[in-house]
Amino acid sequence: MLEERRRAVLHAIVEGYVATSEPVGSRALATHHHLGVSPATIRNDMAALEEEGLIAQPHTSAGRIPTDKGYRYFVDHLAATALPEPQRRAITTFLSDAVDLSDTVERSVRLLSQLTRQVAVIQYPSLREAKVRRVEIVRMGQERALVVVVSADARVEQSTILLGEEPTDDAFERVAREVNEATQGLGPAAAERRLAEWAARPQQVPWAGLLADAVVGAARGGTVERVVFSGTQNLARADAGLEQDAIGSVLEAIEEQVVLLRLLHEMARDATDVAVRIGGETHHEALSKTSIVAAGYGPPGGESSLLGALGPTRMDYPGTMAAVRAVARYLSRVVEM
Amino acid sequence: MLEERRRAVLHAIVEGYVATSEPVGSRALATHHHLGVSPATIRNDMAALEEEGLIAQPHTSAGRIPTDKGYRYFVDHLAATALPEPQRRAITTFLSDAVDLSDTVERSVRLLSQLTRQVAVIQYPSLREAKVRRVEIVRMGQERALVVVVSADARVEQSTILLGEEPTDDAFERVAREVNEATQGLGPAAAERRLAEWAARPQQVPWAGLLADAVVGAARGGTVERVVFSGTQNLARADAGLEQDAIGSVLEAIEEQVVLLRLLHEMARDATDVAVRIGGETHHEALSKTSIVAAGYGPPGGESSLLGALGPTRMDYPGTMAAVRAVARYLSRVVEM
DNA sequence: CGCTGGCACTCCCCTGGCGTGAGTGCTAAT
DNA sequence: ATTAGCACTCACGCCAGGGGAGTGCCAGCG
Repeated sequence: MLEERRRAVLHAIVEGYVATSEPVGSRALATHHHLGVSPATIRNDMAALEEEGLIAQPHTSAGRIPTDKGYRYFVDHLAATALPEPQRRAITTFLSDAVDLSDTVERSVRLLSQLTRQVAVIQYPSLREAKVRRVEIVRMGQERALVVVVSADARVEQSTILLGEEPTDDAFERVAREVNEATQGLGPAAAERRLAEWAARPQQVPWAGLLADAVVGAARGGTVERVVFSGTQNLARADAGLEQDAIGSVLEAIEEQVVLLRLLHEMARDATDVAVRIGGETHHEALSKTSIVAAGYGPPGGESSLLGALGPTRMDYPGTMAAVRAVARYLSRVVEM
Repeated sequence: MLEERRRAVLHAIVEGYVATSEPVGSRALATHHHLGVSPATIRNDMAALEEEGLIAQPHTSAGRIPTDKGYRYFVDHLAATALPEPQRRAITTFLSDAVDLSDTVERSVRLLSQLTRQVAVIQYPSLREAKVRRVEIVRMGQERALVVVVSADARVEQSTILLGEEPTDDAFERVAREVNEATQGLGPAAAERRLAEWAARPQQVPWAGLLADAVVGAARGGTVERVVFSGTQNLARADAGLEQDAIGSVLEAIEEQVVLLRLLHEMARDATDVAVRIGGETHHEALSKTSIVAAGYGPPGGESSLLGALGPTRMDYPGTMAAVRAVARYLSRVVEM
């Protein structure tokens, strides 16, 4: 009973602070959130909550604001809210006429940033194994070649290899023909075996190994972890409440995709459904004033790509989580073609 | 003589303001920039410059700052400065070990943002006509097909077409074979003729036209105008002197790539060498507090891709222009392989 | 025992007044 | 044409004071 009300108080403080971005006081809570108790009672609860480190006051005579820990408690005790119907519909209508993968991702990231009014980030679907359909090898400059692998599931992977010699046109063409013959229709494992044999032939070109790696790598799903962003301007919105230098370091962290990607991976690993990192939980100085809501997406059971929203700790968690979840679900359905 | 000194005064005001971000007064100019005249004289010149709208004072008892028009005059009367040797060397060393086009562009944009300490933007090289090397057509879902065109100059273009029917596998394969036979080794113009004939054959599949367009379009150079950014965090640097909401609208304008691209194109069109737009000259509300320094790059004579730096009007124009020019030159040399 | 009303206290924030200093425009002298 | 001098303006920093929001605590009440 008592625990119950304290939780309600915390809940109300979070919601109030998120809505107004001002510390919320006991009177405001009592009148507005009809908890049925007087300000004095709430003050007692507040003292207890502060004791536990869930809320804090910026200065002695101000209301309370949630701490990172407070947000954490709030988020953990949140019943999953559904995305409002109109927004739900927006997702399908807006995304359904995407023409291809990159268009889908592009639209999704834009949509997600609009729904959440935060920075949205989506990692391109990490690619599954697929059979090799065709390998093109194109000469580039003196000692380089472009390897293009088209896979049976309609992906195109390209990579560049350094030849280390200047092969004759004939040799070049022979290699291209042989590689195609050796791999056509094979999955990565089989292709790897065949190419290993092929590369080991006597008087083989010295770059056969590199070429084999490139082809097998492409069949395995490529290595690039491309990430796209949208909505960075939301960081600078006045009601985001971020200092100017905080904005700068967040932008920097975002451009440094590696950091963010690792973080997203971590989050997706130890969470089902939607994962949330709040403020200091990101373990990055630059992101200590921001929270991240992330989810994996991909074919059911094999969610291996990531998407998320990033914004100030003072964000609308239920709403953001609902939006992230909804977009992740939609993408999961759509991406498996 | 008089004109001469006034110009020097303007020059000094611009440099002073850019360096300190504070309005610069007559005394500071007299002592620091050894113009050999007294503050009073400088005040007279300042009054004249203000009369002409080249400088302004933020309030009655403050020093002067350049107006957009003042910066414009400054830039127009600038001898092209060379990039300092160390930075010059940085370009070659840093960019020379890029492995392929996208790596080169990626490195370039990052480097440019570091050299200028501004937001750097590079448009992917706009692609030249090339011969068709190979066309792959891959089925995707029921009524879609992925068309991949590998061109002789080592590009890979992909696009998706809507079939509007469900062709049999046989028909599909026949089409793929025929298209390859019809276009192999041909440039866009020839390929277009051959494909037109081919598409007009009796009992041709209904999507032959679309397919032909896709192939010819790819040979023509593709349609995508991809743009990459780096250094957005520079907008939020304290010494950039941009208001928070200005940062927001600039970020928005950047994400809205269309606007920026059109602007860059305009700039490149009516300028040789490096082009500069200052503040209001961008004709965009969101960019009214920022300047853009841009240059075209590409094979000599056919500079058709763009790169540039974007920052607050109070920027180091000579330095930025030198960096943009240098990177553009480097890319022009490198990209034509 | 938990809740409530009352009350004193703290401290932010706004306002207004004041002195200071930087920088100017003007005028008269060189 | 340039310069020295001088009066003037005005942002800025500082300080004090009042108002107000919000708190913590205490005593009383159901």
